[in-house]
Amino acid sequence: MRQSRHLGKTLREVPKDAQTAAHALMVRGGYMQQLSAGVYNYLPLLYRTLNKISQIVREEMQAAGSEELLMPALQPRELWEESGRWERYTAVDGIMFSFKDRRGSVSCLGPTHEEVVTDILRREIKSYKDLPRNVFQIQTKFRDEIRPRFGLMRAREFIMKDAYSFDADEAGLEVSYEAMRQAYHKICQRIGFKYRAVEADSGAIGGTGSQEFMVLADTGEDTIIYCDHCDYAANQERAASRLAEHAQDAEPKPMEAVLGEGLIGVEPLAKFLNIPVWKTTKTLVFEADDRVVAVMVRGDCDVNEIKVTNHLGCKSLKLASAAKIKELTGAELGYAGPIGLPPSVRILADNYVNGRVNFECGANQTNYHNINVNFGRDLPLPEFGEFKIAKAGHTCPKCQGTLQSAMGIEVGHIFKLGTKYSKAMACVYLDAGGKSQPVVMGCYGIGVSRMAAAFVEQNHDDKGITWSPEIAPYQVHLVALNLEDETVRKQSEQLYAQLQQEGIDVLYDDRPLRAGEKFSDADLIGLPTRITVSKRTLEQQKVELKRRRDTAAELVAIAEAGAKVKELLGKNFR
RNA sequence: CGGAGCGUAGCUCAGCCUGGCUAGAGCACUUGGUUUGGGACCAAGACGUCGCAGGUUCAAAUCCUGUCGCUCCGACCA
Repeated sequence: MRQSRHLGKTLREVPKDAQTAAHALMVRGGYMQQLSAGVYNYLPLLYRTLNKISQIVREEMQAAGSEELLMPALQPRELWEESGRWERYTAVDGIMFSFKDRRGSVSCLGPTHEEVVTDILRREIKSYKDLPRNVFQIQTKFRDEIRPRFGLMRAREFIMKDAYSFDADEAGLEVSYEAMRQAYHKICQRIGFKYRAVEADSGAIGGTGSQEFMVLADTGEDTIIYCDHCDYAANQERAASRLAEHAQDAEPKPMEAVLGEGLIGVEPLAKFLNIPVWKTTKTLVFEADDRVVAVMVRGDCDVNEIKVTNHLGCKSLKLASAAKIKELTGAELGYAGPIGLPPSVRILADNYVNGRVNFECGANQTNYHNINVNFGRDLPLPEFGEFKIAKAGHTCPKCQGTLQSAMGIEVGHIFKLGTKYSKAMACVYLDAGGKSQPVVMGCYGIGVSRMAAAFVEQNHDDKGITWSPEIAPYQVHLVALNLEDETVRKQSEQLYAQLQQEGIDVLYDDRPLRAGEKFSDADLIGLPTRITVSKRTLEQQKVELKRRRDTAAELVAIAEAGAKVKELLGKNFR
């Protein structure tokens, strides 16, 4: 492509609404423009990259036995009611766009396609002989994000690849899931991500097991917990951990309520009471759907709301308001405890709350804290479970290693759905014994547009983007200087044609600008290699070849330029 | 959902508090000239319903009300 005809000018100024490096660079480089909050125009450069990512995804999905199709973005309400997700997606979480058409029927713009694909397959599948099936699509999805941010990272309209597998039984699902998992690793590797696959919570989609593919970046919105010793890695939402055990008092002491005025927070409280922080207890009061739940964790821990939500099986979970807490406990915020709560309040406690002798907890009376509390004597045993947030420094749940944390961008997510949708929507088949069985499903998503943003986040320097050849919009930036010189122009044009003939994607900067501007634009756009043609290089019958990620350049003969480029792109580029 | 901020040229912003005459700067753009391997210089020029609507006033970019749009912060404290 000739840059003189290229749509997508570079900007010198950083757009004011760009919060991350990737967002700023993609806007400055002429890759995208914002149309409205969380909605973007994908300009030619970005569209090329999106297509390259899509193509890699497509190839690996097909190699893994998945078949491509395309489903509608516009979906009828009825299907979502059938699966039971309509209310949650529209009213409870409100993340789905929905509207009434002129005939009065209600439609939505799909954030995902489990319902539609299940509907397709239930018409298709009659017998175990019709299984397994695996289909995917690359399509625009919609999410009514309350707060879109970071450009393509959290947009309201975005491009996604989603695949769905259909098997006769769990064993079949395992095979399908594993094939997809391998395909996802290949995709991440081909694109050139520094990433990590982690155990994940399956959230609103539902199901029994899932993994996320996380691109490591400080601007990521997810926290990853991983072991420094074994291969354990999980999203913090899901991660388990073990805590160091402490020596306990030999004898229980009498419980007493201690006046500790204005002591909010466990650190000052522990100091005031002269006890270690691990002896304190945080009791958080939540409203779970229409019930009230108190959750206890050790003072040096925090509550993992996802774990609590999953344990309760509730639709929504939120911290109770100060007023509600006062009504329930009789105390101001900060003094809630498990003793003396109304019987309607269900009490959960993290496993590590147990096993302590003479611990502290709130007294349900403003400014008072109970000390020397002991289960069994002062209160009945609550419902125990894993309810704390795993953090760096905790012990690995699988080995003796220490957990670490890192920030990540979720670019892929694979789920074992099981029979949640097939049962709800009667997607069934007859097995060999003539018995009706629900199909066992899996679903597998990749954020294509988010991958582009994540890649830039992970691959840039102070001058611009540093694409890998796999997904760069073009492979070579052919920069012609001194275009007023007839020889330079002629040679550049020839080289442009020659490179294209050799099958290389070329962006040809044929604009009559000064060298500085052209080099700066080239660095900003960030194509993996740059060829400079100028009077100076042509004096030696050569052109200059440089990799974007290197500082050094070399002079190569014009005829060999294409071969040299291929050589550079081909090996150890990263 | 709660809190905050912004909206003036294509972009980044000044002007607003303390109302006043043709509304400004830098970058980008057009023309001419000089320059020409890391965002040059000189000269001349084009570009605005000051988000929108209403109000106050002799007078509104500026004050008030409403509205739309965009952005940020918080969603974690017992």
